[in-house]
Amino acid sequence: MARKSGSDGKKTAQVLRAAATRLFAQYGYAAVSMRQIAAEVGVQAGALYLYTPDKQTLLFQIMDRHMDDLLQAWKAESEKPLPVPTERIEQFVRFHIRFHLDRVDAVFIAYMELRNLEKENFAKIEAKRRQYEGLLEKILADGRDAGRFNLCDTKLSAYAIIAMLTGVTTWYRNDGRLSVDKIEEIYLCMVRGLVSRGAALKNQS
Amino acid sequence: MARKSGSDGKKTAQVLRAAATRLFAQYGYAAVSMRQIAAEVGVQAGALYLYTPDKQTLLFQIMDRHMDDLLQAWKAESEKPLPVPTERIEQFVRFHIRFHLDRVDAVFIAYMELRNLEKENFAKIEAKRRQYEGLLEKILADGRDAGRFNLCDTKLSAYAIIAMLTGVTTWYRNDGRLSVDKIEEIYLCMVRGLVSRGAALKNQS
DNA sequence: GTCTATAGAAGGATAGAC
DNA sequence: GTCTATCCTTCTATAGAC
Repeated sequence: MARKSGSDGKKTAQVLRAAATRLFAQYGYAAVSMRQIAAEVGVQAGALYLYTPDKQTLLFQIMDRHMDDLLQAWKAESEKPLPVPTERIEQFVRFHIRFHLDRVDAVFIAYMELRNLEKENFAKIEAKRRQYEGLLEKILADGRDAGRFNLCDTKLSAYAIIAMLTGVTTWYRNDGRLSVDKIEEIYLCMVRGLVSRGAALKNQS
Repeated sequence: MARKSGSDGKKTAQVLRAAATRLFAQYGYAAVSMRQIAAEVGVQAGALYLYTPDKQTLLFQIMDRHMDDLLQAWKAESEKPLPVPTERIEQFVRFHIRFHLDRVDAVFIAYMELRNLEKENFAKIEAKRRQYEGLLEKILADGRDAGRFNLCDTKLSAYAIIAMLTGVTTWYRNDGRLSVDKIEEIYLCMVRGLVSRGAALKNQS
C-alpha cells in the first residue's frame, strides 16, 4: 500500500532479473528458491509471478538476453573502423575479455546452467553460442587465408581461444596484480602464439 | 531379504558414488534428490545413509577422490622415464586430455559444483586444484629457464593451457571427426605456439 | 544390509483481499 | 502491484521392523 506509489512494473522486472542473476550465479539455479529471490527483490514470493510465468522462464530469459547482448555488442564493436595496426583478432580478444569480466554472473550462468534448461530452450541458447563461436572461426579462417595465421586446426583453435579467454572470469579479482588492460595484452600475446604454428615448430628440437 | 545374500557393503558404496557422480553431472547437485540416487543404485532412499552421513559429504567425497586420482595419476605418469624426443609439456598435454576425457562426469562436477561445497570442503578442493596448476606452472618455468619456451606470463600461461585443455570435455563426442590421439596432437601444436612468444612476435606485422 | 513409514522443513505456484 | 494465506508436492534425514 504505502509501497504502491513508489513501485513501477518495468523497474521491478529489471530488479528481479538482476537479483535472480546474482543468486543463480552464486548458488546455482536449482539451489535458489523463489522465496530467496523475492527477499532480494524486496517483495513477497507471489508477486514474482507478475513478472515471470515460472522459474524456468526466468532462467531462460537471463541466458537468452545475455547471448543477445554478447552478439549485439560484438556487432557494434566490429562495425567500428579498426585503427590501422590493429587486427581483428586483437579486437576480438580484447572485446571478449572485457565483455565477460563485466558480466561474470551472467557468464557463469550461461556456461553452468545449460543443463537446467528445458530441451527447447537449450537448443535456442546453444544456437546463439555456436553463432558466436562461428564469428571467431571466421576471423581465424580469414587470417589463415591471408597468410597471417598458421593454424593447427581452425575449429579447435576457436574452441581453445574462447575457453582460455572465458577462463579469465574464474580467477580474475579486482585487487589482483594485473589490470584488465595488462591481462588483455598477455592473452593477446598467447593467442598470437597459438595461431602461429609454423613459428612455433621452428622452435622445436 | 532375498537381496541380502547378493548384497555387499563395499560394492554398494562404490555403486552409490558412481550413481551420484552420473546424476550430479547430468542434473546438478542441488537438482538431484537422494531418492533419485537410491533408485539408480537400486535401493530405497533410507539405505543410502549407511554409506554417507549426508548428501554434502557425498558430493565432497566425489570431488576429493577425483582430485586425488588426478594428482596420483600425474605422479605415476611423470615418474615414467620419458622417451627421448618427448618433452614434459607434451606428456602433460596428452595426460591431461586423456585423463579428463576418461572422466567427463567427475570433471564436470569438480568444476561446476564448487559453489555447493561448504566452506571448509571448498578450501580442501581448491588447495588440490592449485597444487595441480602448480605442477604445470613448474613445467613451464623449467622450459623457460632452459630457453625452450618464451612465455607471455608464466602463471597465466598455466591457467590458459588448463582452461583450453579441459575445454575439450565440453565438445568431445565419441563419434566425432577426431580421434583422441589426433586431438592430443592438435592441442599440443597449439600449446607449443602459446609458449613460443618470440616466434609469434616475429610473425607480426 | 535393507525396507517401510514418517517427521519436519521447504519448495513452486495460485487465490483472493486490498 | 503487492500482500497474506495456502495447496500440494517434494525434499533430507531418521526410526524401527525384518
